[in-house]
Amino acid sequence: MGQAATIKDVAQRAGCGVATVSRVLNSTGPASEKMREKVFAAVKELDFHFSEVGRSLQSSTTRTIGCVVPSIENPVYADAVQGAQEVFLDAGYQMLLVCTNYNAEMETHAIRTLIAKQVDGIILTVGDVHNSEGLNLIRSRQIPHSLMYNTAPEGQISWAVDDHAAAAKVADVFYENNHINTGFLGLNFFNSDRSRQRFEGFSERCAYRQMTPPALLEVQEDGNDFTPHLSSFLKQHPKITGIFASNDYGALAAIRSAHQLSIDVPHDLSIIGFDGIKVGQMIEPTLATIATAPRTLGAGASQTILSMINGTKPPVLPCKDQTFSFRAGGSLMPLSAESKDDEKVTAFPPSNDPTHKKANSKRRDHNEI
Amino acid sequence: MGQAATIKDVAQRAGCGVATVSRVLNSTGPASEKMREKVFAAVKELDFHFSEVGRSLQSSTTRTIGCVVPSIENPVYADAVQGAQEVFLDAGYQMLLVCTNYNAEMETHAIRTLIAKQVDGIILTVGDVHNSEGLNLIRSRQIPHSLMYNTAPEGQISWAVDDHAAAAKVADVFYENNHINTGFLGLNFFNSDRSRQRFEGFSERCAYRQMTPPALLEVQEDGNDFTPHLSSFLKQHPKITGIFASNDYGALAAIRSAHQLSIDVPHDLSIIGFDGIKVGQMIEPTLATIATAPRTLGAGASQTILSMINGTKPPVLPCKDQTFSFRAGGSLMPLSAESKDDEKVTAFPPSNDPTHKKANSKRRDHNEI
DNA sequence: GTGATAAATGGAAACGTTTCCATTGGGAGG
DNA sequence: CCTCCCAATGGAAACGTTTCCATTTATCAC
Repeated sequence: MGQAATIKDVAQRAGCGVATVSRVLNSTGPASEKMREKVFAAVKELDFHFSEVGRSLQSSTTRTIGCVVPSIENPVYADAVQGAQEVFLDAGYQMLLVCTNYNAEMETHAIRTLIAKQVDGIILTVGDVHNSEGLNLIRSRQIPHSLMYNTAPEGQISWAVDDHAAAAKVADVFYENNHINTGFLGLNFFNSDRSRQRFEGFSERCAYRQMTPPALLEVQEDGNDFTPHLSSFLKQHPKITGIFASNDYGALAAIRSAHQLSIDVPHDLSIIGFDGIKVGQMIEPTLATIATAPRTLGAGASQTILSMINGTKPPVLPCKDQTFSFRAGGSLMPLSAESKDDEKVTAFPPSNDPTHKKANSKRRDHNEI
Repeated sequence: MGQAATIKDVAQRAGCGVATVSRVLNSTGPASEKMREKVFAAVKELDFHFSEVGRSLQSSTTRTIGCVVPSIENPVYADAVQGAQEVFLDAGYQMLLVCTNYNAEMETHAIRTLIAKQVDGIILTVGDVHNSEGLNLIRSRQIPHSLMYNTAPEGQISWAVDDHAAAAKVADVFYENNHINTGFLGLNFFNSDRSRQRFEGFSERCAYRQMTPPALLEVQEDGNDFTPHLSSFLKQHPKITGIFASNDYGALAAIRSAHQLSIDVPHDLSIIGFDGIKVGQMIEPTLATIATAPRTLGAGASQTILSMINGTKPPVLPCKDQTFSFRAGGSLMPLSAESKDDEKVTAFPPSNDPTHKKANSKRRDHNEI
């Protein structure tokens, strides 16, 4: 059995025209019972299945959706992608996945190809939402699409976390826990507008709180071990007691690097992450972080696209301030209040590991590093 | 600008036939310089791009690869998928991703659709390699494909970890560290032949070592908190000092559940995982595990497929015994030797966290749980 | 100038569908 | 028995390409 059977083969075998076969198989238009039986018999004998390519050409619809994200090695995107995928699969769509590795060129090229393949919609996270060639292409062709994780400019739809507000919340938390000298760990800082938004929101609130302006440590995702960077960073800014990492992976890496530098988290250094990935709660100390709902975002973006395709009522975007929440964790420890005692959020390790009862040890001595 | 321009529009605008346009744009066949210029001008003016659908129909090639995995929420698959995706992208292919959630029905349906879409190849991890309807379809149609993570039956290509041998290695490690009473934590036990293989390999080596046969604890992935299960399991098997989790996620979950039950890892209970996900090394204690190379597997499977498509020499599969390695970690602690002192692998936490110097505390008292 | 040869070009078929439209056939009503 | 109508059916166009093949045009040697 060489090539797969086509509708013509079925027609021949059933002794009818291709039009009839099409009608029978798609239940569109009339057909005698006799014919129906013969067609179904032929289909079974030949193990016929429609060619989606032929169908697509004729219907100019592919039942395929494009999905462009920076990387699924980051569980946040992985979860979002999987959430999206499930919704699409339920609706009879499959998903073309492209990971851009935070590379703008790949992003553009991938989107171009997706358009050429005539995907019925695209869900994407771009590097810079204000300067994305691919996004412009999509918009100019009016292809149903939804952003994911990018803060939407006016008039654009995006299922995103309010990075700015969330980052501000982190500043608040640091402030309430008496961390005045902070650092910001920016991963892929120049290739991710999320990272920059978070820095901005954090900085602004720090200023508002009259905290020291946060020191910025930029790191490329690929360089795996950034222990030396952290070391020199802390030497350069010896007063820092809290670090806000632009994502949980960075936070975990920071914790590990701190360990390697004999800096204890949280006793010597508090760390807050962003994203709320699962493992953050599985480790000890648990990771204080901004919790987000990747699956929800992915699924929401998908439903938005489906509604555009079908012309149905689109799902409502969640309120900006409900796109995230601060999750307390053991990686953040309140500093003894030098001046005021405040009664606000106390971020205490929700763990019962006895080793953590011995809190408040001596502070890190920066000259020893 | 309603519909996208077609090659006909270009031909008309350039004042030539479609054949000429095709020849010019694909640099196949002769064309006068004058014509070439006119065609390129028309292309630019109309912003023409080939329709891949039309091309696919004519060439019966789609430059698309199918990828079927259980879930990318598990970083192992996420990494493998991303590794595969990069190779394919470099070669000019895009990837249709389907996550089956360990569901055989979805698996079959997804594969059927992929075939209908005429993907040029498929890379997949199936639930049960000996009983996969989808895999049979692929094989009978002779579609270029490669398994991933499934131990290959005779004559089939698979980029996989030698689960059996790796699990045996874990048994060895337990034995060498004087853990004689062990348990096996099986995730998705009935939907994953990997999980079963690992149990088998582990059990056999335990028997060979004359250790107590491992007790089996099956857990479904979806049930997030399995603390109660672990609790009753340990009550039922009070002598267990070591648990082998069928994947790292399970191992991390077990560590957390242990914490919640006031069982200290590794002092009261040693845990070894499987997969070697990144975060395993970021946490404290670090996770003892079987390290694997997901990206390598994914990339390898992709290259195998590409070589099938292009008829080039396929990459050589790694030796069975080089598909994994045991990675020591703090979650495994040697038990004081009751009888013999052996000089073999000592799995000691490669961390310098001072809290871990106080090793060898009292053992867990099972009656208190 | 003529014929031969090669280069350039366009028409049309083919890929696998769906769907419009025309044709066929049968049954009912006169 | 003749019409009329409707159900059933098939032919063919269309979707956007590539490619075979035939035709036109230009070039060159004689």
